[in-house]
Amino acid sequence: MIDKTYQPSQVEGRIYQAWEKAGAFRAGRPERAGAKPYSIVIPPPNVTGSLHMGHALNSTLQDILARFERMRGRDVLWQPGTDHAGIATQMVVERQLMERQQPGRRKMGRAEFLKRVWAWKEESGGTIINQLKRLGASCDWSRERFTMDEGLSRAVLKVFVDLYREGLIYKDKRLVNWDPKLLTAISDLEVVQVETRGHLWHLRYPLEGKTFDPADPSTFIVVATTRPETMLGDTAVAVHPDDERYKKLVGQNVILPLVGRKIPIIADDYSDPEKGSGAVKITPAHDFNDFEVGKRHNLPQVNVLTVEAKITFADEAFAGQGGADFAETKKLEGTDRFAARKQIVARLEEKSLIDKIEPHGHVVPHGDRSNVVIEPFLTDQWYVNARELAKPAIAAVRDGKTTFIPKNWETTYFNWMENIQPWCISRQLWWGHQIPAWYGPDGKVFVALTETEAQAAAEKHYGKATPLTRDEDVLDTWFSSALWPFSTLGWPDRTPELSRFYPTSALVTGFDIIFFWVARMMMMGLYFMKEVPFQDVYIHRLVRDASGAKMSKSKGNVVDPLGVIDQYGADALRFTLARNVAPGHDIRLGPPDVENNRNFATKLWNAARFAEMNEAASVAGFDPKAAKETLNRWIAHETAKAAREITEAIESYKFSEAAGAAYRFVWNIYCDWYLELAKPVLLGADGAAKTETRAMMCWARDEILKILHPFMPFITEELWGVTAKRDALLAVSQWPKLEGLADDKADAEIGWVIDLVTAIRSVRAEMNINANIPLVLAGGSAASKTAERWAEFIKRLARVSEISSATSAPQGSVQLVVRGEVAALPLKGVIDLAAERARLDKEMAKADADIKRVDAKLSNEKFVANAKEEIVEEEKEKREEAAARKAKIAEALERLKGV
RNA sequence: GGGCGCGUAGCUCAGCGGAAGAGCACCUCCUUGACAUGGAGGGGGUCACAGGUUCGAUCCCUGUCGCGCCCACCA
Repeated sequence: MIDKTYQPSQVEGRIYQAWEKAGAFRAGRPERAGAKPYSIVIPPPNVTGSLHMGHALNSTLQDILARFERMRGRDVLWQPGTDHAGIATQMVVERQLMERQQPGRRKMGRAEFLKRVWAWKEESGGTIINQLKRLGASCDWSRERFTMDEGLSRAVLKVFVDLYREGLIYKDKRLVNWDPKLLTAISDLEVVQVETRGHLWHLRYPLEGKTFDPADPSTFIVVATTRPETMLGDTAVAVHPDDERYKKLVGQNVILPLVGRKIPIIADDYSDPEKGSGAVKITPAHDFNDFEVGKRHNLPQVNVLTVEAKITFADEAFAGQGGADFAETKKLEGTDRFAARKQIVARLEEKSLIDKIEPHGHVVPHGDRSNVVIEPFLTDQWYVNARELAKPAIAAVRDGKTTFIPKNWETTYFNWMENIQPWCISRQLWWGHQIPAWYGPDGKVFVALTETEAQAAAEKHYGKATPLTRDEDVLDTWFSSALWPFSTLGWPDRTPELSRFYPTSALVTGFDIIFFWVARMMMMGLYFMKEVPFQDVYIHRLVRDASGAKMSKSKGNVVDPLGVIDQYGADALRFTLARNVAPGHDIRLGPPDVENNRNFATKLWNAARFAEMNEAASVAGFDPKAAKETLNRWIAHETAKAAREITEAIESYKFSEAAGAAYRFVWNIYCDWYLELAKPVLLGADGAAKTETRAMMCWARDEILKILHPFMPFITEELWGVTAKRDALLAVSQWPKLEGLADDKADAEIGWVIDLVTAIRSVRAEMNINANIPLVLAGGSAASKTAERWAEFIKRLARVSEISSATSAPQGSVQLVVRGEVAALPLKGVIDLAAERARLDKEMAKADADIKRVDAKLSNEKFVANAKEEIVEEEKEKREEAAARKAKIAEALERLKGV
């Protein structure tokens, strides 16, 4: 017995357990040994995170693909796992320590802190996995991996060591994006540019050998800056070589105010005469462009900031610096950069060294995690030669070995890859993969898989056993994620899984991590596996709230997928996401959408109940091709059509088309027409027809459960189980392969019935007729024969009292033209003749318009000459149809006159 | 500055060379024995604007106006 209502919360858990118990999601099931493999790796969520709508969308789409291909018989691996998320996780644990007023990480030390992080990972690591299960994700959980588990860590070390040995990883001292709050370097991608309204300070730098006079511009040069505090580290002033204003100053020196250092005026193309004053201060240690200028001109790099972005004078450039001015300046030691900015500006102002201050809008780099202003900072870091690794990654996409869907993301990919910069991979954090590099007493570096190997190398190098210290830094989280498609399959070991499931079939991910993740997987996959990591990359966008706003904790508009699942069921959420996903667009998610799809689930449930109440049950071995009843042949035809449509849509990643087609088929074809038309049969006396209809009803229902299963796995599995004794779970049953069911005759006949019923209903509603009314088929004997066959159906669905035929429509009746036949409703006295005439006039006008439009085309010689033959043929048919229709309407109007 | 995309029914969006579509909302009717989380019917759009290509343009091209997003840029 099917329950009266479907209650997702009471079903979903049980169903998921059944899948797991049956091992339905396991890759490499023996019976599929000969099957083609299909694999997807999940974008690993943060291990200590929880499921948000983005995950829900991402996972739903992957699950649709995984379940679809599984049902199509492929050996499916949906590889799950989680990411250690270096900075994010470390920040969470540090915040916890603070909240609990426990000692900070530095105080407790690395080992103890890491113990805490692992404890937190153990505690919360299962959350998101369970949440993915609640969504219905059919991952092979037996293969779950974690980026810091033993195997993956081994892969990370090997990749680092191999790339180092090939010269593709190297250590370099250059400017990095330094986060003064998190006290670590970060990569370019982790920097966000924030529009800021600031100021442009124009500073006067006195020329050497002249007495500074604020009233005499020949005694100084003006430089403009947005960061006055960096002036302490200036080592030159640059002007454009062609700038006539400054040409004669090149080669002279200025005396750096507040410091007293003598610095040269140099000529460099970098200086833009249009910007600021045309002369620019050069601070190689604190600006990326200046760093390059400094290298070209061999300028010293004077650092004036500590790692915490406080002023420091530790740089040797300040060592010999004397003078009262500098003595005063030295008091800034330890002052925060922004406080120092104010003080420096005030002092310059006192000395008339500020030329002017302009308001200035510009973008300022911020750390994406810390949200503080990033400082370009001169440090030793590890880099990956991304330019080199990008080459094959670019070629692979160009050659179509990997395809993006939608295709235009490839442009974005190329743009970035072709301008890729060295990837800074070292982080001054503790949570992550510690870099396998050891240093000798003289700073000599030994990179090796293990400390023992490093020791051995050191001994060889120094000629004796030498103590080494390990590099303290860890690797960027994305370094390990970049290996995900092969590290999860057991690499560097040559596992059977690796050869079977790599390259993976599809990757489904958000556009926001194309650079962070997709590009880097391409680089690493191609380098280490010599093959692309995935064939297709399906890129989706954001899930927004109902009003189109980005969901964010601070705005408080975050819709929790678990809450939606609790309220409406996982299927409703999944179906909503699938129906609304459109390539190139964000999704708006509002409660009405989810409700609508919950209603759809209810509809499906009740359709199944209907069959059960009519004693219909699946018939083993039932062959839809053998059906005799037109109605049944029709629904078989429609089912095959829908299945084909849905199959093709999923194959081409058109999720919303697939879901939409399923929705329309189930609701508007199967429920609205087939079940309604079946009612008279089920209540009738024809035993054979009844038997066949019952069987067909359940056959079609079973096909429906299959085609809906990738989208709505829970309710379909539940109905599958509850409607019949089955050999296997729906999740591992066979996807419909329906051939030989097309039936144009049945299609035409049922189409006529549907049109007739619809036309009658329309008239009834328009004319407000509640009572059952008679129907007269006029003219065509074919029509009356068809009507005779379908009399009961028409009577029931259109609420017709009796059906008769006549040579022409009775006087004063409403006359409908249905596919060229006239159907009359003798309603003399009931209807308003004027209204009926008006209705017919309107129809007539439409027919005339149709004819006119087609005639315009057909009488156009160029159209007939240029248009495709079948188009011209179509137009001619339209012409005929419209003309015939017009004639019938004209007759109808004529008959009306006689009343 | 470079790139990508979007402007179609009140709202959210499909369609993207041959007669304008869906869901929601709205209006009317219906407690008919699967379902009121339902059924039936209906109103509503010069497909942003201006040119062009074409026998034919919502769909292709160019421009304009709006609106997003990504990358680069701390003078």
